[in-house]
Amino acid sequence: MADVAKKAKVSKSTVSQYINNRYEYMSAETKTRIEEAIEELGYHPNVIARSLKQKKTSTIGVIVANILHAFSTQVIRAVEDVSNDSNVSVIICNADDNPEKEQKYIEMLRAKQVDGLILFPIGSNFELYQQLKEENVPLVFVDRRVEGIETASILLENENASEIAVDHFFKRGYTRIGILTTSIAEKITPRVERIEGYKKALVKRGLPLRDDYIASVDISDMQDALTNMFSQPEPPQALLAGSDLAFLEVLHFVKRKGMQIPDDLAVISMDEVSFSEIYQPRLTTISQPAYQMGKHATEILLKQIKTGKEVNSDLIRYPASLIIREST
Amino acid sequence: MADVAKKAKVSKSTVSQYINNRYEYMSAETKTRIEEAIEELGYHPNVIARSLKQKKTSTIGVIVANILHAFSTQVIRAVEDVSNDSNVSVIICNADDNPEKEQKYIEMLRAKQVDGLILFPIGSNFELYQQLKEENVPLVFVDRRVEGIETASILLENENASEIAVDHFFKRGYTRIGILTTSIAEKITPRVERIEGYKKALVKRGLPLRDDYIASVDISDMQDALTNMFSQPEPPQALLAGSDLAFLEVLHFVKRKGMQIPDDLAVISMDEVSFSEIYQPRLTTISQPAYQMGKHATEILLKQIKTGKEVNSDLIRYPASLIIREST
DNA sequence: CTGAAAGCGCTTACAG
DNA sequence: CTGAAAGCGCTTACAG
Repeated sequence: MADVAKKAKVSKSTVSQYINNRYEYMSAETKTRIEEAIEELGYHPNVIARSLKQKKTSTIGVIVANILHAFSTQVIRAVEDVSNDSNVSVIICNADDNPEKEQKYIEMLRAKQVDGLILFPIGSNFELYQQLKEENVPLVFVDRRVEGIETASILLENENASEIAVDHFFKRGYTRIGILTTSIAEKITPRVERIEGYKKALVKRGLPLRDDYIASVDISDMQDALTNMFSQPEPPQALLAGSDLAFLEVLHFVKRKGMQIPDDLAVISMDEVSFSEIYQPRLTTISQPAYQMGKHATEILLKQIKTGKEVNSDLIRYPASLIIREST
Repeated sequence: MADVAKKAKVSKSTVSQYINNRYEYMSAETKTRIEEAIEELGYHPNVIARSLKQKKTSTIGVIVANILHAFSTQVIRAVEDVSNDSNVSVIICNADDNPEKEQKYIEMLRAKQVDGLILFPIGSNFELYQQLKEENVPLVFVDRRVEGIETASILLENENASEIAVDHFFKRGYTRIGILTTSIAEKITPRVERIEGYKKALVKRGLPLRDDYIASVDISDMQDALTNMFSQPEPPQALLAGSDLAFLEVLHFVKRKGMQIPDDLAVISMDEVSFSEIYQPRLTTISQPAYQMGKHATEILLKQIKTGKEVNSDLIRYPASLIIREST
């Protein structure tokens, strides 16, 4: 910058004005001189230096709980799209369902002075989340919320999503309905709520609640859990998979056992999957507006950053929608 | 930092030494005093300021051509994993197959002073790539290479991958073999090479080369292209899909037409897909060591950054492997 | 073993 | 309309 200033025979201040498009008080002549100097020198401003002075980096961080879920990927795409429209860049981190990783990333991102954070909270770093709020770090939660942390949170209408699925099964005449989710040991919001919604829907329909129709285990234990569930005298006739990953396990199981969908077992996937239209039979799914949710989260965050104050600490829920195909 | 120094009754220099774990010349007492001061003040170092001084950011950028490909996602995961092990963070950008976006991202990343770049080059920004090399920006290409730019490039053995597929089809008795890829108008390396390999393999096997068995079009035109290809009197008996996205289109087409795999059409996907084991029939695929490739790319880049010199400007090729299932 | 001082590359009142 | 100066929060020789 000093070189440009010298070459254009102006001060650094003036070059700075030029860089930042504040031409109001600049003669046309100096403007072109600076322009030329920049061109000749191949000068590119150093935004790091600017960040230091301005105390903002035009960068936000997003930490997803587990990038293997299609939901995460779609949210990430939305975050990137709307961020780029505002010329802010995004650093993406994958906490891998690991609280220590989450903590490390939060600290790293803060050290990098990101302007704000989008988090799929693992849930175990309560003090850390609290500290973030205390220090007024712009923050929005996605997919999960944390009891006791008041911050904008964007979630699916999980209970209703399960209810839609159960209702659909019920309408088709299935009464023995099961559900499979990943482990709820950590009280991960969507899993807990989806099971809750499933239970409520059964009760509402006057169907019995059977513990042996509910499995919440790690992916690696799902084949065993399904084997157990289906070796009962009266196994489920219909099964709701709580996520795309769980659904893949269900399809694996069905394949292994040579079961026919929907005759031997009707299935619904919570989360759209790439192959829902090409599978035989075509797969009924509960679709989440993941892109929308990511977009909304980013808009809230950016507004929060801009205005410097909490925009909305409410819980925002997005509705799920049933896409009826042939697996039910 | 100044506050910490004051509180601990030392100078900023000493605090800085402490932060950077240079305890050699530090009395145990000052050390604990600083420790306490940091604790009480809740101090976190500002890495932006450090970056400015040190002229390195411990951040690398990766720009994928199109994040929708499973290959991109896997490479990204690898880049993140090995970067994190070295405490460098990564900024991910999706060029969306758009040269202007690619250019914008390259400039943004450079303005942010990233220490190095991993690129899936779109190919149209030749001068920009050249400039990167001239200015000694650590750079590695993945998936694609650019004629005339000498930089470490990690690619699949694309020609061989096609040959493996064609050979497998041939061994199974198919002689009318087609290939479907996304558009090669831009001379994207893997697509061009995969078609090239396909052609060579046919010739090697003494099979005729038929233009009407080759389609390279945008995803949105694939259904039409397939309709054309299969409305010939002698349509292909076997089809190689050049990517996961193209493969999904093939399966859609097959489904629409009520064709049976492999009886009406044998298929192989270049790229593993999540549903290859659960589809009926199970799907034969050509698997790419995407994670390995991403890992290797990152290792080269980090070494280049560390040593400050080109580690290896060779073209590195990774072998593909055929996973035989039931679709052929 | 520790501190004073310069400097990284910018921006921003302020003076003129 | 433009420039001199201070300062953002660090690191790094260097002196003592």
